[in-house]
Amino acid sequence: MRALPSQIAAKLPAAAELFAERGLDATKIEDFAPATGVAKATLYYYFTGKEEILAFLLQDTLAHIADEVAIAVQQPDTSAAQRLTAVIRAQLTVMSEQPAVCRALVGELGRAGRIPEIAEAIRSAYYAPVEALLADGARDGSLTPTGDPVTAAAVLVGAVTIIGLPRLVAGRPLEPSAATAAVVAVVLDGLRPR
Amino acid sequence: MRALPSQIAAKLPAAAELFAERGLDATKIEDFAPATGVAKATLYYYFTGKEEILAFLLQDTLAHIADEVAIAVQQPDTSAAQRLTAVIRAQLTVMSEQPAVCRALVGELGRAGRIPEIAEAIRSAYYAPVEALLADGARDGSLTPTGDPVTAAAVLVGAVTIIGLPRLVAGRPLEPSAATAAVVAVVLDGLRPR
Amino acid sequence: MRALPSQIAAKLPAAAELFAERGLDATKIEDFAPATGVAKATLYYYFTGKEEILAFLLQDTLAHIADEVAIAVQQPDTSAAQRLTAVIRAQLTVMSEQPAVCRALVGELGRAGRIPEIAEAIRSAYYAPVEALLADGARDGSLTPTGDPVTAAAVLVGAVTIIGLPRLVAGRPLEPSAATAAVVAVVLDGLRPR
Amino acid sequence: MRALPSQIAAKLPAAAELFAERGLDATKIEDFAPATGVAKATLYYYFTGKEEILAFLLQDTLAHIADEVAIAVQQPDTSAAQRLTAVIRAQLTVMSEQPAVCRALVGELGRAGRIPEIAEAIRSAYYAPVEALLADGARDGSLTPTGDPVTAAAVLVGAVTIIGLPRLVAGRPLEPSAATAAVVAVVLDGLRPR
DNA sequence: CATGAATGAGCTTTCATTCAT
DNA sequence: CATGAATGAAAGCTCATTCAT
Repeated sequence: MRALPSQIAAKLPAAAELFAERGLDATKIEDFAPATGVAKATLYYYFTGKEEILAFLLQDTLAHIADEVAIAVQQPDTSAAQRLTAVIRAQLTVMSEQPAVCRALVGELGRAGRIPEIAEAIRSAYYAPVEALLADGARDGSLTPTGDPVTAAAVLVGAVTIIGLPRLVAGRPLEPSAATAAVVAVVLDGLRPR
Repeated sequence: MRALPSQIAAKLPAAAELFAERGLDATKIEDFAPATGVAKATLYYYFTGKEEILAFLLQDTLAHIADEVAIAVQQPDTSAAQRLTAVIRAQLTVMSEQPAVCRALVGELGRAGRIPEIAEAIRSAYYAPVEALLADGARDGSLTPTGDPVTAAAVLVGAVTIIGLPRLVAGRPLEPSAATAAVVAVVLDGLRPR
Repeated sequence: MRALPSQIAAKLPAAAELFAERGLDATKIEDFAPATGVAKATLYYYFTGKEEILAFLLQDTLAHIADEVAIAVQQPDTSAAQRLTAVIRAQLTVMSEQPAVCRALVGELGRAGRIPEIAEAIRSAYYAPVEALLADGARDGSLTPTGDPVTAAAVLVGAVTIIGLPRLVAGRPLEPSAATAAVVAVVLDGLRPR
Repeated sequence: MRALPSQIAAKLPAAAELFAERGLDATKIEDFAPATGVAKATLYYYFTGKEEILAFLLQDTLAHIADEVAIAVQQPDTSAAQRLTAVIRAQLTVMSEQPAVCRALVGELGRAGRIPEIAEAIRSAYYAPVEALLADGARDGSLTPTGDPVTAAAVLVGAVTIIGLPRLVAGRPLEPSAATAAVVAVVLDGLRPR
């Protein structure tokens, strides 16, 4: 993949809608030209193929999520529980800003998992920070120690990603604050009355 | 779709592995013949195309999950919280029994959502029973009332489905009891210490 | 081709409509079952394939035309010119009775010409009797001798067959008497005023 | 259909021979590549499918006929009868120059009639000018008025087209002057002695 | 650097055809 | 004799990809 001029990079997110709507394989590169205003052969000049374009879009958004999450994690003088809430909010906020890319991500989870770079980016944006916070929380007492932190992290990631999906699919805008509250209500406080 | 003779239906799950491994589009119908022992043209005699085969497999397993979940929901003399645990266990148990189909399901979530029958089957197997139980729990006091039961249900569904994924992908057998315990620990008790 | 039971033979003309409408190649043998009430495999029991069914239908109608034409030719004590008129009437009469088969015939002229039996039947029903009458007419003085009777016969055949076509296609019933009059007016009397 | 580069258009008539010999359906697009020197996929780049290629060839030749016919019709200071002869000669002349296309046209009359553009082109090249001349002739007295000019025109068209066929099929070159004389002898002077 | 034109490679799909019952 | 079920074989068509300009 060649260095991508910013004016082309800026046009690509328009293609995310196509991926999200039809899936990668049902989207012909030929459809990109009209959708993005970049000629088919030009895309081939910069990318190896369709999958690399999807990877670029996903990686872009996943990196963005990872960045926001990193900021949330670094809040000083806060409990792990508070930072976990901030992390979830950060994830849901970026997802609400990039609905098409996120629908594409969830819709192509299988393929995404088969692309090492994307799999790694998913870890960095979702699994790793949560796992780290669960450990922190156990240490500072703000979170219950879990026997299996990997699984617990997966529970949270699943909650966050799937939450995004139906709303995004429905076309209803994902409202980050409300969604964060709903997720936190379940995973932090639990459904069993205290 | 013609009525499917059982001896052919019985051979199809062998194809689930292909779907799970490579994704639907990367799986050539031509690969089905060797994998299932059913001639390519015979598959076309019974199905409209690849996607209908995937749909058949998913629907089969989703119906199975829905059945087991229905049984779990009907346990008499139990609190909604207990039944919710039973539902999660039922879901994870069937998923552990049909790993390939479930990987295919999650890997092709986008496409699955675009097939109305499958979308409906997902609702029946996952969303609907959980939503009903959340309402029951609010009534019998065994579960905290949530402002947004739809979202809360999505959190649980996400937790359950994503939990299944990495383990299944990893090839490590999903152990239903342990997984159920891990999910329940988070969603019922919450991560915040009581 | 096996001896064809009459109750099956009677059902076949229903297929002529299909051939006429779509052409032979665009007509799937599978479409015959619903259209004729004869099962696909049963057709294969009696015929070698699609083309043989078309050939059977064409030959049936062409033989019928040839028969009627033979009767017209044999009228005693009439001039060749009169018999020529009778021949044209006979051809157009049968064509008006079997519109679908005739549309199929004209529509598949290319293929029909490539099937020796049909090519021969076309000669017997159309070319041969006209050529013979032209010779007779030159002899009895009722028709102008032509330098090239083969071509003259072709002119007549073309006139008769193409006349049938647009009317049949149009769905308007071909009225044999009027059509005969129109053809005769041209080919016997000529368009140049006498 | 994309604008067709002339160097490709020039190669297509080579395919007419295939159509004429075997018929459209029996001609595999795969056979075009060797026959025309244009790659299969390139044909699909410019055409929707086989039928559109046939349509292009037919339309090309039909337009040519229509042009020549238009010239024949415009001869000043001539009777309608003379111009009718010129029209017939023009039609037969072009047919003799494009034998393969014409055999394909007659062989695929059914299909041609089902393609609106071709049906219209046939009208322009054959029916319309003849109908107009018949009316002119009735006016200037050079042709007998006919009760049904549409049918009379069909008689002429049938005569001209079918005349071309057996000779072209036979491979014997169609000699336009002789053929014109034969047709004119019948349709203008009539077979009945004057 | 950008792209319209051209094409190789291959998959889906279709159907004619067979055969066990 | 009649036929529903099953399939081999083939071809249309698509699309990702390349390259000359």
